[in-house]
Amino acid sequence: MAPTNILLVDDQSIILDGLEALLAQDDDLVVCGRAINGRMAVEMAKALHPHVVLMDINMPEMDGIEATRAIKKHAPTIQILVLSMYNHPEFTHELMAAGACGYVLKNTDRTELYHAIHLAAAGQHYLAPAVQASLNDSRRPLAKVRDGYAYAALTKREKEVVKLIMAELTAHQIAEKLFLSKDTVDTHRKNIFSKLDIHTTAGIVKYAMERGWGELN
Amino acid sequence: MAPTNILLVDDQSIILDGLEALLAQDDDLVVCGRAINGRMAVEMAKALHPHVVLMDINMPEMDGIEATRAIKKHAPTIQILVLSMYNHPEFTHELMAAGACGYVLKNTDRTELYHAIHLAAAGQHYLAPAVQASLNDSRRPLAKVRDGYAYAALTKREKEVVKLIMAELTAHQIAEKLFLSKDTVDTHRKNIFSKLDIHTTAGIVKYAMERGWGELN
DNA sequence: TTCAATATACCCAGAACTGGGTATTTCATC
DNA sequence: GATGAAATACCCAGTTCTGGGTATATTGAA
Repeated sequence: MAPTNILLVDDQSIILDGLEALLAQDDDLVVCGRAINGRMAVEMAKALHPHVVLMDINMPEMDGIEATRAIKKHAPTIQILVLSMYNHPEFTHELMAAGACGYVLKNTDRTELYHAIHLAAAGQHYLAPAVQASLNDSRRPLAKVRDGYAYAALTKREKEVVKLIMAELTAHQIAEKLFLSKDTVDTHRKNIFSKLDIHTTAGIVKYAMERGWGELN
Repeated sequence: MAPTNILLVDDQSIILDGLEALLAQDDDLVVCGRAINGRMAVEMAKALHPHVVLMDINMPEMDGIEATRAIKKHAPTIQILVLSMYNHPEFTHELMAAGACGYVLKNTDRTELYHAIHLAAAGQHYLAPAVQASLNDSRRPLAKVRDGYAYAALTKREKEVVKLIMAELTAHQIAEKLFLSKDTVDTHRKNIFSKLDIHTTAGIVKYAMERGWGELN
């Protein structure tokens, strides 16, 4: 049988090195490319057409959720398996809607990863047991689905505001920085709350940090 | 020459698997143990007496900084090399004060990691170039040094408050949960601000997320 | 060329946070 | 037993956030 070509996506290159060494131990798997952010992942997926993309969520420069959407839009046959440290029902929900075929946690062992990759290559779905469990536990409606995918799609402007909130600026300071009225910044903040179904600054920062918006972007 | 025994510490076991596969490619290095949080790292360091501990910072159940302090206290000859995704001068400063012998970033390549481990085994110090650079760039006084080590040592109660702030509770709700007066919670919050030299909720949440306090603890 | 989404801006009011103090009790340690 | 850190609690005042509205101009896509 022909080996499975895999594109690795993670912003930490030592992780890429580790995964590559790990996957090299399975003869059916070949790493055909590595990307260090979402934007690069989309480009490389188009160019290389791998069978499977092993995708991290937490990345600057376009996170894994956006990248999944973009890749699936241009090449629906590429299977995307998500490898993330966070087990949040919102992530799972949003990623499945974006077209990912599986979700594995980083605190899993190697055998489960091999298993999930092989299923992905065969076009089958796989959710880690813990992921499945928290999905079932979440009683509350998770998302206000719009179009094909779930809520979280913040607009460009809203993301800018999020980043400045994380930089510890007040609404007034953000307004000055973006040449806006303080009221407009407040409106953006309220829309962010509403979209993400959170109600405090702490929630916004957690949301952003979990998606890797902590550094640049 | 006898091989170097290494204890790997990271809360994500797929990372441990990857690092182990990576280090196996260097004949001089032997992974003698794996720990998935700070507490376990301290115990295993005492039991195994590795030459080098390769330590992540971001972990629940005692973060890497505290674990470094604890290991160095009980076994000063064990060399501790930190492998972190964040390049913050405060981390570097605090870790060096805690007795770590080096600091490598996760977005480095494998050769630098090998190099740093060998230096660590020889008892020499190593800072990644980027780490060194941001250390130099930081003009502001970084830490209010007390005792041997830098500022950040929050007390037990203060950490509890931080976690509840991250859970999106208000001061009032935190007070109820901990059976305290709202004023006491405010006092704790002010002391946290002062110790960490930050001034907003966003800053607290970022601080905590970067140390891996996001999940349990 | 519509139509919906985005971005902009304003009003109001109550809740919560932020920063400046002071003070007492408890507890471990020297 | 003295000392200092930790934890508790209070005062005050100003700022900021949070939640409830409404409204208009711009933009991009169907």
